[in-house]
Amino acid sequence: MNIGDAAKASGVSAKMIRYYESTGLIPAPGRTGAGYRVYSDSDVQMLRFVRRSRDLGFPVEKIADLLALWRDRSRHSADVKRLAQDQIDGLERKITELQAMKETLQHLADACCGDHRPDCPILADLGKGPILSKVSPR
Amino acid sequence: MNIGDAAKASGVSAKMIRYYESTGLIPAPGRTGAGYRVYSDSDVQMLRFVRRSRDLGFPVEKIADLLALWRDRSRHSADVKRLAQDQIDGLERKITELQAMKETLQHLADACCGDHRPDCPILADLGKGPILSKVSPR
DNA sequence: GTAATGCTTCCCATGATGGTAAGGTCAAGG
DNA sequence: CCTTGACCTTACCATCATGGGAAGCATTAC
Repeated sequence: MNIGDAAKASGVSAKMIRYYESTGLIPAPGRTGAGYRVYSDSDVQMLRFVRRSRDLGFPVEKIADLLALWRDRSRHSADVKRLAQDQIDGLERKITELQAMKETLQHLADACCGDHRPDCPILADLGKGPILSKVSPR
Repeated sequence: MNIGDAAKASGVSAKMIRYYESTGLIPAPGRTGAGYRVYSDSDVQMLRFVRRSRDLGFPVEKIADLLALWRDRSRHSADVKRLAQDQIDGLERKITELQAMKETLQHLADACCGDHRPDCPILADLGKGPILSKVSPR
């Protein structure tokens, strides 16, 4: 099957398939005499694996580790679980960070009457801060 | 004050100050005879504004809008509030997305015993798909 | 007067993705 | 047999915000 079909079947764009190949995430497939990449069903399966991993937010670098474990029949599930837990922790950190941003902004927005007048606690907050007359005077 | 001092005082790196200038987000400051950029206290205040906005997750493009409103004494606070609300909505969308990833992954991790054995529902899920239907399901 | 910072510009890299352009290949239909 | 259109190839360029580094001046400290 050609790259276009593999893309449709896996949900990974042809562009990204070539990119993953170029970075070594996935092995280079066979080629036809004319140079067309040829993919097998198991190649497509691997691409789906990559796609699902991306959907769960794994960076490509980690997916290389996941793929290695996937192919290793003597893997320890503990290793997989650790990768997953690291990812969960990373997601949690990001969520907490975004939540803090959102709450700060929500507070400011709640305090802004939002009418035709120029007075705005949002801008007041963003613009506040010591107008440092001297940090390191020259 | 030179760019290094402005960077320290505002929390924006010298590198980023030059970048913001090059993209037109902030105006080009005056220069000394030797070509050094010279910043005033109000320039630093503006940089702090940018920094705070970035900390709240605003993309630089939106910060240009915020800065314009900040400088416009006849602004309508409703316009500021709308920008803030858009940002809140965007953050909320991202949070929801990350939360969904995290929950899916947590579910899979919970089902993984995480020991020395190779059997792993995480990999099983990532690798599943129509192609695998030929393989004997566990 | 010399050494150590600090400033300048310019280029490169990131991560994952999309876009485009120039050219080769293949299959279907007249 | 030839055209047409869909598909493939490689090779760049762009994103978004940020950091790193080099080469060359300027300023400051001692």
